[in-house]
Amino acid sequence: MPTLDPRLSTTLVDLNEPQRRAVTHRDGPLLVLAGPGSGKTRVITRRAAYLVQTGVPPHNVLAITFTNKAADEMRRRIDALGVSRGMWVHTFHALGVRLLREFGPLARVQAGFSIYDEADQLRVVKEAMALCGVNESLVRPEAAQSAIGAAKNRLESPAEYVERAEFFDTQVIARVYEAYEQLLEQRNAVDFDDLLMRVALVLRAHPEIVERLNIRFRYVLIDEYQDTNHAQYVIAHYLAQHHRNICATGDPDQSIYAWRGADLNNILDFERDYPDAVVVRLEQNYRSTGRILQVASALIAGNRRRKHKDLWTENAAGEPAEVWRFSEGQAEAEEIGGTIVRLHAAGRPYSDVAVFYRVNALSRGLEEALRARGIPYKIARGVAFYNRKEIRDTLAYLRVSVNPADEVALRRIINTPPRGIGSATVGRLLAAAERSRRPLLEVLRDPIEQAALKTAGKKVRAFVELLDRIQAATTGTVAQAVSATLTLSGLEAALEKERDDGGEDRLANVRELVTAAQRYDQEAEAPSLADFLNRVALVSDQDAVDESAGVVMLMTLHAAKGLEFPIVFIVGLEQGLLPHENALRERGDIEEERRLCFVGITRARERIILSHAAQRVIRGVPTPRAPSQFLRELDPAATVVHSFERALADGRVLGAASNRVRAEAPDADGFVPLDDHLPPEESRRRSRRKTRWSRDEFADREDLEIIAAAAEVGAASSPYGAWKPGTFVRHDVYGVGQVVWIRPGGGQTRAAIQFAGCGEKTFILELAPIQKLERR
DNA sequence: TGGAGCGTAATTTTT
DNA sequence: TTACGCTCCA
Repeated sequence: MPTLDPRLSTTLVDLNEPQRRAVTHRDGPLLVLAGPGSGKTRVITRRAAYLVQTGVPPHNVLAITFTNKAADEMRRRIDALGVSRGMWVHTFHALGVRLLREFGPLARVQAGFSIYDEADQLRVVKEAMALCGVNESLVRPEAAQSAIGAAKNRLESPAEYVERAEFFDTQVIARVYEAYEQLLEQRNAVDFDDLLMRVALVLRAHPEIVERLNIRFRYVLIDEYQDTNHAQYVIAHYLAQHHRNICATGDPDQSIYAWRGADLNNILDFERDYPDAVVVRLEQNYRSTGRILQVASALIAGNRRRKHKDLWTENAAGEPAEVWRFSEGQAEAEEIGGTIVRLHAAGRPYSDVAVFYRVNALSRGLEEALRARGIPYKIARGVAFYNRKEIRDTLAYLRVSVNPADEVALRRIINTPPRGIGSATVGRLLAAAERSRRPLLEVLRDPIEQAALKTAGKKVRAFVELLDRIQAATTGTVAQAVSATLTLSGLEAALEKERDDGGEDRLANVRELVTAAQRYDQEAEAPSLADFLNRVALVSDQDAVDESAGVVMLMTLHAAKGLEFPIVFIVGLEQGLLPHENALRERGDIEEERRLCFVGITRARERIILSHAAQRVIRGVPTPRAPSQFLRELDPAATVVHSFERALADGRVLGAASNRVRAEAPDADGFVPLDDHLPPEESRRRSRRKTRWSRDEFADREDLEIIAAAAEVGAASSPYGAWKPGTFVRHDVYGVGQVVWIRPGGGQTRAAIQFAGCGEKTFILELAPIQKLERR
C-alpha cells in the first residue's frame, strides 16, 4: 500500500459525488458521460493527478485529446497539480507522429518524413489522377481525396478498397488511391489520416509492440471519445488491450465530427466493448443558467441516437433564451455590433462575448459590423497563418532540407522566388525523372540532365547548389535555420521588394515565423527542425482560440466546442445553414446539426441569442432564408422572440410574419405581402414589439412555416419549375445530358446532370451555361 | 519564361 | 465574392 500523498486532499476537494467516483476509480474500464459544463476537464486532470498521487508513475499514464490546445491545457492543469513530469499528453495525431518516429520502418516511413496537409494532399491526388489517366472532369480531385481519406479512416488499403468498389467511379478512385499511396511512399510523406491508420495497422500486426506499449502506458485516458473514428478506436483498443485501464470521457450529444469519420457508436457501444465498464454520468451543470440548459435540453431531446442524461443546475434560472429575427442578414450583424457596444459601455469586457456561425463565410458581415464600430475581435483561424503563401514557401524550403524526397515541397520552391526555371523546364525534368525512375531532386543534380537543358540547366545547377547551402545552414537552432533559409533562398529579398513597391507587408509574416521558431526552440524538450515542421503541420483552427485575448471572439460552431462565454450569439439559424444544406440532403445527418446547435447554446453562461434573417446576401446574391427548424424545437417556456424586421420602401415587411393574422398568397417574387394595409410607420412600430412566446401561441404560430413556405415558393417560382429528373438539357461545354436530380434551395437551383461522355456533374443552374432542350 | 487578363466553378464543418 | 486555372502576349 503506497503512502498517501499529502496533496491527495487537494485533488479530491470540491468534487461532487459522481465526479469523485470518476476520479477515484482505479482499475478497469471507465466511461464518463459528461454533459456540457459538468466539469469534465476537471475530472480528467484530477484523475491523472490522483493516479500519480496514489502510486502510479507519471510515465505510465497516457492522456489523449483531439486538439493541441486541449493537450496544452491539460498539461498545464496537471502541472499545476504538480504531477505532470513524464506523463504523455498528446493529440491522437501527435501521438501518431511520436509512435511513427519510433517504429516508422514497420509503417513504411523513414526518419524525417513529411506530413502533408490537405493542400499538399490534393496536389498528390491530382498527380495520381494524371498518372492513372483519370480526367478531372470525370472524378473531382476533391471527391477522390475525401474518398481516400474515408478509406483510410476505415483502415482500408487500396487492395481492400478495390474489393468493395462496385461502381465505375469507385473503381477509378481505387486506382487513384493506389497511385497516391505510391507517390507518398516515394516522397517519404504521410497525410493526416496516415498518422492514425499506419499506427493502427502496426498495432494490429505486431503484438510485441502492443505489449511494449501496454507496459509503458498502464493507464490510458481518452477525451472527447465521441469524436473518435474507426482508426482511433482501434488504436485505443490496442493501447488498453492488456490492462484494460481505459478511461473514456465524452458526450454523445456533442459529437460533431461524423463527417470526418467520427463514429458515434464508439461511445454508444463502449459498454458492449467493455462489459465490465463502470459508467459515471456527470449531469450537474456548473456553467449555464437554468433557462439556457432548459432550452438546450429540449432541443437535443429531438435526437434518437444518444444516451439520455438529465442535465440540471443549481445556478439561477436567468433570462430566457432570445430569438432575434431580422429581415436582412446585414441588419443582424449591425444589431449584434450595436449590442456589443452597449454591453461594453455598461462595463462588460469584450471577451465576455462570442459569436458563432455554421460556416466561415458568415464571418465577413460580422467583421465589417464590428470593425465599423471599433470593436476589437479575433477570428479563431489558426491555420490561416500557416496557409499564407509566403509561410508555405518558407516551410517548403525547410521541408526539402529535412526530407529531400518531398517533391510537393520541391516543386513549390523550384521557381519561388522566380529564378528562370519555368513550367517547360520543370515538365522536362519531371519527364526525365519518370523515365529513369529517379527522384526529382536526383535528376536536378544530374550534370547530364543539366547539360541537356542548355541555358536553363545552369539555373537548375544554381538551384541545387542553393539547396545544399540551405541544408548546410540548418544545423543550428530552428530559428537560425528559418532565418538563414529566408536569406539564402532570396525569399526575404523578394518580399522586401514587394513591400517597398507598395505591396502587402508579407515580410512581417515570415519574420513572425522566425519568432514562432524561437519560441519553439525555448519550449520544446528536444528541439529539431523535423519536429518543428511536424508540429507546424498539426496546427489547427481550434488551437488559435484565445479566450484571454480581451476581445470578442468569432468562430464556427465546431471551433466553439469546449469553450464557454458569458454571452453567446449564434447567427444564421436558417434552414440550409443550420441545419446545413448538405445535412438536409438524402444521406445527411440532421441529428449532427442538432448537436452542433446544442453545443453552441451550451457554451453560454448567462445569455444566449439565436438569430436569423429572412433574407441574406450569399455570394453577392440576395437570397430568401427560412428560419431553422431548430428554433421550433427550443423550449418555448424559456424563449423570447424579438423582431427587428423593418418595412421595405414599398411597404412590404420581409420576414415580419409575426404580425400576420392569416396567411395570404405569396406574390410573384415569392415574398408574402404583409401588413400592406398599414402605413409603413405603423408596420415598423408593430414589428419592433417584443413578443413572448407562450406555449399555445407557439403551437399554432404559423409564422415560421409561412416564411419557410415563402422561401420555397421563391425557389419554385424560379424558371426551373419545369425541370424534372429525366429532362434533357444542353450544356455549352459538356453537351447534351439528362437531369438526375434537381433541388431548389437558398435562392439557387442545384441539379445533377448525367452527360453522355463525361459522367454526372452538379451545377448551380442560375450560373451554369445550360438550357433545357425543348421537344419539337 | 512569366505576368496579365479572362472565364469558370465553388462554398461545411477540420485533426 | 473569391480563387483558381487556363490562354495569350510581351
